[in-house]
Amino acid sequence: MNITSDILRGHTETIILRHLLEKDSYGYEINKSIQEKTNNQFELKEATLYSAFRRLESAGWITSYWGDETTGARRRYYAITPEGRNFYKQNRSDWEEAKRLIDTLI
Amino acid sequence: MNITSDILRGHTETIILRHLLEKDSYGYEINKSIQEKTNNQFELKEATLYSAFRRLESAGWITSYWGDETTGARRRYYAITPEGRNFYKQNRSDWEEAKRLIDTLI
DNA sequence: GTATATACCTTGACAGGCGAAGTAGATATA
DNA sequence: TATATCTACTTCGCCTGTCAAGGTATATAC
Repeated sequence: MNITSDILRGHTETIILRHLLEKDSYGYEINKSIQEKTNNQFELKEATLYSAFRRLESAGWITSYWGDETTGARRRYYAITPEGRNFYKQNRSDWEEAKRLIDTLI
Repeated sequence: MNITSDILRGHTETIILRHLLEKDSYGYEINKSIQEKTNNQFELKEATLYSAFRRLESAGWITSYWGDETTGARRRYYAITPEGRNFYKQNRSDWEEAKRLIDTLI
C-alpha cells in the first residue's frame, strides 16, 4: 500500500460515512468494499476502523445496533444520522478546498 | 478535524521542498510565501514548520546554513539536496495517487 | 518607551493510525 | 477428525506530526 497514514489521516471518518450513506453496514463489509473499490490498493487497518467507529458514534454522526444473525459471527451494524450527513457534506467540501490548496502549494 | 490540521498533515514537508526547488530560503520567507499563494487561507504554524526542517535535515533532504545578514534578524537558510529532489518527486506522485484513491472513496 | 515586524527556537500535550494480540463461530480441506 | 482459513469484533500501547505556549533577539515607527 503506497498511500501513507499521514495522507489518509483525516479521511477515515469521511470514507466510512460515505459508505453508510448508501446503507447500514458493519466494519468487515465496509473494509471489503473499500478494498474492492480500490482494487486492493487500500484498506483500513482494523484498529483504525474500529476506533473511528467509536469516535463517530460518540460524536453523534452514527448509531449502532447488533445484527440478528442466527448463524456466523455477530455483526455490529452502523447507521448514519442526519447530523452525520451534514458532517459528511462539510468534509466533502473541505476536501475539495484542501485539494485546491495543496495543488497550489506542492 | 479542520482543513489546517489532519487533511494537510503529511504535506508540510512536500510544501517546504517545493519552495526550496526554486531557491534557497528560510522559514519566515517560506511561510509568508505560503500565505500569499493561498490568499491567507493557510499558513504553517511555527512549531510545525521548524520541526519539519529538523526532520528534513536529519533525513538528508535539505541542508542549512546561516545567512550573512549584517542587519536585522539572523536567518537560517535551507537548500534542497539531490535526494530531497527525488523525495519531492515521489511525494508528488504519491499525492496524485492519493487524490485518485480518496476521490473514489469519499 | 512601546508596539510591531522580522526571524528563530523549545517543550509538552494531544490525537489519529496502527502493530500486535486476543476472542469466537463457521466452513473447507486433507 | 484435525487444522487451517474466513468472518467479525475488540483492546492495549506505541509512534509521529501538529500546535499552543512560551522564549530570545534585532530593527523600525509612533
